[in-house]
Amino acid sequence: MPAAGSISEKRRMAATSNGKTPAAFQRALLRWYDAQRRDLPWRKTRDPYRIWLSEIMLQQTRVAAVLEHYRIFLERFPSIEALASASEADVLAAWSGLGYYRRARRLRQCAQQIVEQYKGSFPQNSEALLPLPGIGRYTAAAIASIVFGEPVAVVDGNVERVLRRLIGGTLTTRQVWEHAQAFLDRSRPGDFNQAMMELGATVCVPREPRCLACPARKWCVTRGVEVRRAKPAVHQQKKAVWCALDWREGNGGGNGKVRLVQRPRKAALMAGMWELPQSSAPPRTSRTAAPWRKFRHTITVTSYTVHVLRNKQIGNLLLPDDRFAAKGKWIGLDRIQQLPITGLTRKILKASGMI
DNA sequence: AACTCGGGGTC
DNA sequence: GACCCAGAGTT
Repeated sequence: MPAAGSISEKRRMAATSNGKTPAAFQRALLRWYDAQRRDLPWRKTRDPYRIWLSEIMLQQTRVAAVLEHYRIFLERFPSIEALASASEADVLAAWSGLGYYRRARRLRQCAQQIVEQYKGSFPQNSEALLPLPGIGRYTAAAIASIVFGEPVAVVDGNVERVLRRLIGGTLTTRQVWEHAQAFLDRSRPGDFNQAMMELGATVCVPREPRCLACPARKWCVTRGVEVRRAKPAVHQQKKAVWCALDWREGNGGGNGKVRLVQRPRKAALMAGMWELPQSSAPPRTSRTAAPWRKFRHTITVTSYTVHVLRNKQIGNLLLPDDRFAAKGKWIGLDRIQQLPITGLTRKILKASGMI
């Protein structure tokens, strides 16, 4: 029997409280959230379309990266019908720069399904949302709680960290979800869920959590020490790539052109998206001439060194990779915003001042 | 529960 | 380079 005040005793009190919901904790958290929450565009609406879009964009993506895309995307596709009837290329173009492009394809598929099967109105509970493309356990619960007030808890990276610190000990993923549901304030589930995520994003941050500013410190067992399981080490690969930045001046009006190639529509990665002609081996010219610029580009576990060659460095040489040769299309710079381009292409075109 | 997917940051 | 981010889908 552990002594009163010991870790395990506190944990039992804080986490289970004899099966009762910890009302004082809920009050403290919601009071903090009401006063401190960030002013984000998707917190000004309960339109399921807008909430859904924000949740998909925010998957594995930081708030700061989403804000601008969210605004532009809604201008371009103001309703679920507009999104459902758009081409995949148009949707990918609006998504360009956010990464994980599969999300954008599933987003469009999901819109089409909701328009066709549900006459354009979202299913109103998490269970019915779950089968839709791109909607998993987290997103189904987020939409259902925020839009429809369903008392179902979410667990994202933030909530998981908050709960592991709050409760201490080692928890399985399943136990984390169970605790999240037990803590949930059933009268304000959407706000409570967002409050937990907000706490993780702004106070209970991964490194150096701001425990003195935390509304949950009274109930927290570890006081900021995260208990986590070791993740399997993924060894990063290094690769080199050569890109052709082949461009022509416009006739005074600034409407220049750049040569782009489209990735195969059935490619495993970034299918159908446009990019600069590239090769995995250096063309002959680059052995004598330095590239115009070098970039580093990391895609999850592969770190690329990107050598960018310009016009005269490219020439008509026989090059090791087909995609590098004089293929592709000349794309007007004013059209690029409407084209699904890869993140690396966007990065290079930006650095060159073309977009 | 453990992988795969394969973008973009920050520290 | 390590680590993280309002995960989803598959095995």
